[in-house]
Amino acid sequence: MIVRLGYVAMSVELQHASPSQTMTFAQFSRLKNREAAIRKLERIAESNLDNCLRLLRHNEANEIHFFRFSSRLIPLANHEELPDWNYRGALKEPLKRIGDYLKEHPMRVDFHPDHFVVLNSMDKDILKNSLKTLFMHQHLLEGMEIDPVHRCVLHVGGGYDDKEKALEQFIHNWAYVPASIQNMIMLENDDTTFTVKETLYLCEKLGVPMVFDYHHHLANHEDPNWQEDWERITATWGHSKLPIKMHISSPRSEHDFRAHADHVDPQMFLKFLEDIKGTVPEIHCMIEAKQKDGALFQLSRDLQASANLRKIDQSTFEMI
DNA sequence: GCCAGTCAAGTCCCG
DNA sequence: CGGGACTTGACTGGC
Repeated sequence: MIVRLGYVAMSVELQHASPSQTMTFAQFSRLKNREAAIRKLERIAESNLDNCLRLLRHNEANEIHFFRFSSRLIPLANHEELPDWNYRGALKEPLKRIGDYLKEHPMRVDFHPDHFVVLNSMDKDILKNSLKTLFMHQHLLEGMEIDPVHRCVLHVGGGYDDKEKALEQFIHNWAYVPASIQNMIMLENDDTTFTVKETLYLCEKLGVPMVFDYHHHLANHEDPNWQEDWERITATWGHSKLPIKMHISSPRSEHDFRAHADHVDPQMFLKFLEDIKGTVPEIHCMIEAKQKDGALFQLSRDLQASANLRKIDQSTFEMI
């Protein structure tokens, strides 16, 4: 089984390479010259994209072939006061530079729009803004000339005091989501509201791949046993060109269980790999840890050491 | 040059 | 129903 590790958005090793520099709307409004303010936004966005490319080079140099882009690459991209800002045109070149690099150095990349994207809202404006944010993600992928299918991980959304109703509202709203956006989406179980089983219900019904978050499952489940649902989870990837992916992280502490720890507990991860051994030929694991790529490097070292220590046949997994 | 406070968003909790 | 916590990284302002 091939196990590929990835990390999120920024590096603890590569200095001064933030892909998430920003300008708030309050700052933007304070600038008297609107044209100049927009140019400043474009400079920030271009710097974010260039830093993104530096991160991809850093990944390549370190044999990391799985990466989540920041969702804050373009500040105020979908702000309602800036409908006239053609950021796609202005950022065409830096986006293409990323696309060109990825053609030379293939690497799985995707997005995880933040939790303000809520597709099961009953509020039309919230749904509209959510779609606007997803369109921005689609435009970024297109600008990078990346096939946009299965590139955005989302949570199901709000529970609204009635989870069954909230799940049905998701299905209702799904009909208003353009097919191009639908195709981008993967759904993930979350740590407070929608469990693996509930997320699977939607994924199976709507033909959406499910991203299993092991840590969220530990924090939020009706049944702690995830193994019985594993086959259903892998099946949601049956029609995808991409291998199954999941999220992996460790609790910061017993007291602060839902928060991400600096690193990933290698024993937990090793046990997980043993549990799924033989069920899939390849799995991509996104490490969500405070130490970002630092946690990836450490986990990779720990796994190699443990594998030797515990005399696990190296052919059972191979780090790519 | 550091530390505390602020900024964005939507949901959820509390009173 | 209104205000604050939650979350995240970046940025601002005070010293």
